[in-house]
Amino acid sequence: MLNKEIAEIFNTFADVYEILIDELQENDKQISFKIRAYRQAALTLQNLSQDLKVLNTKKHLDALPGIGAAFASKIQEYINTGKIAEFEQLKTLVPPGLLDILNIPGLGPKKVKLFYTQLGITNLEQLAKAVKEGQIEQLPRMGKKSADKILEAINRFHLQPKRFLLGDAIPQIESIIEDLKSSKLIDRISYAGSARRQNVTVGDIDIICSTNNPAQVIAYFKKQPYINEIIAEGNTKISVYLQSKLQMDLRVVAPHQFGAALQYFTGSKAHNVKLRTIAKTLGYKINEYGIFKENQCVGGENEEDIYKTLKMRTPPPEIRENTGEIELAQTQNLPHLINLKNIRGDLHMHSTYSDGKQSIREMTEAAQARGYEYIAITDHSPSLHIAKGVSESALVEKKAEIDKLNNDPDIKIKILFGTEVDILADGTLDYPNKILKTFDIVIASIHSRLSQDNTQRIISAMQNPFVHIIGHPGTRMLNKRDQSPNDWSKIFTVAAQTNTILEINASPKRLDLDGNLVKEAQKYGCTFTINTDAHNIDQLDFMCYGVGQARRGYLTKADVINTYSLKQLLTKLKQSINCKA
DNA sequence: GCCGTTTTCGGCCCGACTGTTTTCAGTCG
Ligand SMILES: Nc1nc2c(ncn2[C@H]2C[C@H](O)[C@@H](COP(=O)(O)OP(=O)(O)OP(=O)(O)O)O2)c(=O)[nH]1
Ligand SMILES: [Mg+2]
Ligand SMILES: [Mg+2]
Ligand SMILES: [Zn+2]
Repeated sequence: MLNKEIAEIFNTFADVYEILIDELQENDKQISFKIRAYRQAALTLQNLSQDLKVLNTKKHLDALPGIGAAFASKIQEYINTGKIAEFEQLKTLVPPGLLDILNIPGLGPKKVKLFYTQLGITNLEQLAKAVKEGQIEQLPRMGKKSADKILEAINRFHLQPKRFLLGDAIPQIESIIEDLKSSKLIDRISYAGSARRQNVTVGDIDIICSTNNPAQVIAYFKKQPYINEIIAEGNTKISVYLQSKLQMDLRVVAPHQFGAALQYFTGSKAHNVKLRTIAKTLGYKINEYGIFKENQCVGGENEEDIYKTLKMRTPPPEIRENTGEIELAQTQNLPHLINLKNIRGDLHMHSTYSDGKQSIREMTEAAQARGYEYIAITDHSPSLHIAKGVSESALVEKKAEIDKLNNDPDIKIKILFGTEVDILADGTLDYPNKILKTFDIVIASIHSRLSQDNTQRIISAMQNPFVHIIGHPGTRMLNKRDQSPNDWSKIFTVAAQTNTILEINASPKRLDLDGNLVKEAQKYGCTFTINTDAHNIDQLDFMCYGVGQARRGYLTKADVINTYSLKQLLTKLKQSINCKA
């Protein structure tokens, strides 16, 4: 978590500088670019999958985007001494509570500073009190409306989570898009923002549409029952809170602008800034309405227009994070990413033999209906009592049932006899090897001691001669529990050496490994499988989220074993075992 | 503070909406 700590410090540097901007010696323009540099560096560190500890040299750090000599030495100072002297100094210049106030939507550095210098307000409680007592509305450029909004924003801030799971947002996005289409006012419509990029969590829902009647579209949208409250409304966009508590932005443009608007609204912000900067050096201007040369629009109906004009290929949305994709697009070196249609089977799911809700036959028929060629039924092992792990004797019965189904003429797909065997505290497995070798496929997963460094347990499991796959390697639960502080470089090294396949667990609560770690693991030569870990038939549809993470990790279908034919898959699994024997 | 078909200083994306203003600062996308 070192990376996150330092990222947080850099963000705080930026916040404090922004509050103090008028007091500083440097001129405003210069300092505001410096602030941007701190934020950019923080973003780089946040998304970095390698631990900074292993990058603790000037050379490595300097190579990171947005990190130069000055930031590198600050990072090293923190790694080596546990703090940054300049930061300790800076922190004393503003009361820490001011930074909490900055987190309230609608309040920025200027307002925070105003409340502090005029009324001595240093934390959220004092701010709420000042609003209620009518002091805030007396301040310059403030009024009753602004003051009341602050109180509402504070209440909302305390009540709801900051980010939502992608898997909770996508179904809502799809139903809203269907509703808007049904209005017959829409030309084209798409989701955008972090959801289109398949971020594991989203801060809000972003939808873009084109129409010849923007006013009618906005009027239609705002009176729909799923809307709770309107935050802002204009001629081209409307921001609302949904009944589900999520915030949503709808952007509306003319049909010939749809592509440019989609490009803008998909982001990421860092990607947009980089792209617009490149455009500028080439004599173009990009905004959400098009790409322009000398004020003449030269494209914008389709997203590709923007990139093509700059002599680039169009990068898939999932990798638009300004982490190298623009350079690949410029040199025509974008990878051909895996997609959902490439998936031929699902290798991790549960049945009523353990904690699944449906029988093996039901799971199989559902998988067959989804067009798969094979599945693996991978129930838990005995030590996981709460998940009703399968005893050794029940395994015989389970095997017989699978054999029978595989001979059933109605079942056209191959069912693999599998297990998700628990990795115990000491790194040994919950079935003895003589049992493990009877399975067609063995996933080993950790389900205990989740907050500790589990590198050694995972490595021990990978070295077991019967383990094919490591399931949900980070064991995180999004918004609930961080992933274990593992040494990923060690894990990926051993995974590549032992031919152990790493799972991208597609459950929207996990998404583990996620795109960032996948991208890193790929550099070590690792192979992957994308599995839903379904506990009922509906959850088989989680596959799309796993594919999203694989795409964020730059994977092609060759990197993912459940894009293989059954024959290729079985060969691959055998290789994985032979390598360790 | 970072960065470079500008190799080392001078740039650093571009626009919408609100509230309070009488011309725009502040915040957010
Ligand atoms: N050019 C430009 N585009 C921006 C800027 N801020 C946001 N955007 C674009 C790119 C974003 O992906 C898109 C939607 O903005 P959001 O604030 O909703 O961000 P995003 O969806 O990426 O992440 P989120 O999960 O909502 O926090 O708008 C900006 O400062 N400049
Ligand atoms: Mg968003
Ligand atoms: Mg948004
Ligand atoms: Zn499972």
